Amino acid sequence: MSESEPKRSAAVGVRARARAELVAEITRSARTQLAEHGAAALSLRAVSRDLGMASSAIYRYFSSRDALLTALIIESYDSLGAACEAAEALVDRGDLLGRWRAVCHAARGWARANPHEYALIYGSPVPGYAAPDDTIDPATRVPVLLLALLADVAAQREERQVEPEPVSPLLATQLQAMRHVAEVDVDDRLLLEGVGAWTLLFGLLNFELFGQFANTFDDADELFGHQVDAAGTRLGLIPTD
Amino acid sequence: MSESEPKRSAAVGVRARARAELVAEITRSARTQLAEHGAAALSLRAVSRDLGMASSAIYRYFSSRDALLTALIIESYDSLGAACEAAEALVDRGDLLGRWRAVCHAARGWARANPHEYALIYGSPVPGYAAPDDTIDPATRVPVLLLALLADVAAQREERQVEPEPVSPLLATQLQAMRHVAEVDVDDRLLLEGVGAWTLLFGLLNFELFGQFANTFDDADELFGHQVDAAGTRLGLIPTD
DNA sequence: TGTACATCAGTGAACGCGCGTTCACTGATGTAC
DNA sequence: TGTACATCAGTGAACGCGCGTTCACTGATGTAC
Repeated sequence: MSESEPKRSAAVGVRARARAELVAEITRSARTQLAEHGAAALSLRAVSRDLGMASSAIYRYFSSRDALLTALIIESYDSLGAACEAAEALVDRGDLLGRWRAVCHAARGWARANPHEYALIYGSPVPGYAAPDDTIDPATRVPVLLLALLADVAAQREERQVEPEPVSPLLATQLQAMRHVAEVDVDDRLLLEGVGAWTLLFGLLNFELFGQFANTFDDADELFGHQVDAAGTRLGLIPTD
Repeated sequence: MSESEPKRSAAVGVRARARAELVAEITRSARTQLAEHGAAALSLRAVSRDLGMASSAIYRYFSSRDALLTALIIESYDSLGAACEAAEALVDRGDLLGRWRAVCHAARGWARANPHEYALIYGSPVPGYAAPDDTIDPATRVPVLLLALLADVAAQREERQVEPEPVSPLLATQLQAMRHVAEVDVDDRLLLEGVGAWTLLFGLLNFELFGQFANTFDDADELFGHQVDAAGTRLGLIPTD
């Protein structure tokens, strides 16, 4: 091995590692702040206090409050995405209804465990904050998961040779663009049904977490399960016994 | 007529009228602030500045910032409720699908015209704010409208004598409580379908207003119409020609 | 009808708070010869 | 291996801002006799 290479990487490594660790500590502290008081209350000064450093020191790691917020948004999308992916991966590939249920319940479990993170990514936009492009990819993890599931539904349907009814040209174009996100082959009708199921899922989470179900479905477990299964039936997902 | 009555009512009237007018002016100004910068940025000082009065003067009319926020929340629910009721009232009573569509499109129109008000009532909860009971009634206007529609669907179905499948005991109890809100006679299955439609409607609005449809359904008109009609079909709403 | 008193609206100064961000600085760590 | 310089992390004071809320006050409006 060369002499300069290990030396340089070790040397750089010390600083770089310390840097990475501090970035991680800052986001961890910020995540705690977020979880306890919500996105609006997140402040650089509170984070710096928590870490026992000067408030100005944070600027060595994040150029502004918005940059820190962006990091949190990305982390949240990734955390939700990972939870859904992990749950879905445990289910037999052929059990399409089981996979759909797994995604839905994983999403709900994550949202209930991390309500402020959920609000950060699916609630009202933070005033004065515009999400940069870095957030797009993490945000698509759940939709991509559902699209893959949809592709398997489509494959299953293909055997039955049902021709779907055509949709309007504009809608067809938009759906075409959507297909490209996950590179899947799903007909327009099924894709629309999928968008409906996806929207219903997060509509349910919004209502449950933001209080619309208060006084009626205070324990929303069964309601959630029922609506998820009903959406599954609409998608043509059949129970496997 | 008695002598004291008109005198007193006129006398009280001057102050009372001035008071009512100022309360109205404060909420109007606050609504503008809300519409432009969102709920988090709403401040008593900004409102007082806008009205050209001392910041402390606001306290003659609202005991705190939260009290003002509550007034805005109630106004928003009422505004949305009124918009939906007005649109629905224009449709022929027998045209159930038309009534469903009218409510959905009115809700969307209102939400798009008043995004911050929408976020205030259906978005992330305002941190540190707990909605008092006064907000419950206005919040039920849209659900009540939909429940009434559901009751008409149920009446129509009754002719066909279809017995709905039973649901779980807990869900049945919760649905029973829900029925009492609007005093309607709707079977469990239909009510669940109605909750699904209601959730889907606001899920769609959330996604559209809070940016989840960005880059895919930037013009969400057709998607919205399609999903609304699909939900209508599920509810058994048939087009009238 | 006139007077004494009570109620109310609105003022302006002040309190105490926390925020994001900048800046000149010190001392430690890394780099090049 | 040792030295001179460059880079970087972190400090602490400061700037300027806006906020909700309180308080003693002035002057106007209403009430009771």
